[in-house]
Amino acid sequence: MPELPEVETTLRGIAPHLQGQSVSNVVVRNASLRWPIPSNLATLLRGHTVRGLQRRAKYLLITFDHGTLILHLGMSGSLRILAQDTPPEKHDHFDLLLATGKLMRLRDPRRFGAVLWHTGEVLQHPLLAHLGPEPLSTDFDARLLYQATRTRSIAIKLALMDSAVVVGVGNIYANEALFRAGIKPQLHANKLSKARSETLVRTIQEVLREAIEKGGSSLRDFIHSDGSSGYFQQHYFVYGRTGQACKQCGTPIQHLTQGQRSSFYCPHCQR
DNA sequence: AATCTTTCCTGCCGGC
DNA sequence: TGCCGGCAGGAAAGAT
Repeated sequence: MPELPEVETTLRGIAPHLQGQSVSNVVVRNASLRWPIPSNLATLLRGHTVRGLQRRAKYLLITFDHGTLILHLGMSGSLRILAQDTPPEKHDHFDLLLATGKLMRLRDPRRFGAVLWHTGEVLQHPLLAHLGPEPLSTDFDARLLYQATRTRSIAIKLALMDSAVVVGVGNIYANEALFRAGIKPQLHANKLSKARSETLVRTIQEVLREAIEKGGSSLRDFIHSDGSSGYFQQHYFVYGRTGQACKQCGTPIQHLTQGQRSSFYCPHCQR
């Protein structure tokens, strides 16, 4: 799925096309995403102007005078800006048509994404209200990570992927950040020292910043907002490298399953 | 045909 | 007993 860097890249890709523009229509071809797309969106949005766009966790927020459109790309979603005469393909479920003659199209083969409408303060929406801090904000620091893990006996990797602790750290970047911090993914979260909290916050921010700089990685489903292929392999230290030599010490990278997800680590470099 | 992918939700558990 | 936080497991759809 698109991780935070891909969502951030998508935001930067669509924002110039939507900011300040008027919606001429909405087309819903298949409303059954994770939750149903509201059936009255066309009526709600026609003639209204996009006032702003932002990202919170992996949610994209498109704000109008009278409410906010909340989008999530799920595991396989992508947004593209296209001409309005572009024929839709099989998994193109949602179009936001603009007075400029362009449209923003949501493609989501696995339909775990979401298109929702919220009136009032968008950050109070139930999906957003209880999220932890943004990983790249100053709110996310060693003190917070240390505090948040004190009562948690789960593995540190699972804690990093818990959106109540910090948002936007998905499977790839959790694995990579733990490698760079020299911390094994199985470490009980409440055993994380203050010193290691410092290191881990730094490596999380490092891997996310690098990925955003590279234009968002890398998952095979990701497509840039202009429609170009987004799949180019990033340089991973551990993710997907089971059995291959650790790039730091040569020890074979190990695989394990945590919370029904794949973890990868170097048993020599990570303790 | 089992596996992989993310996140929310349900239900269980132990502690108080 | 009831509430709470913490946690495991399940579910959604499609590609491979």
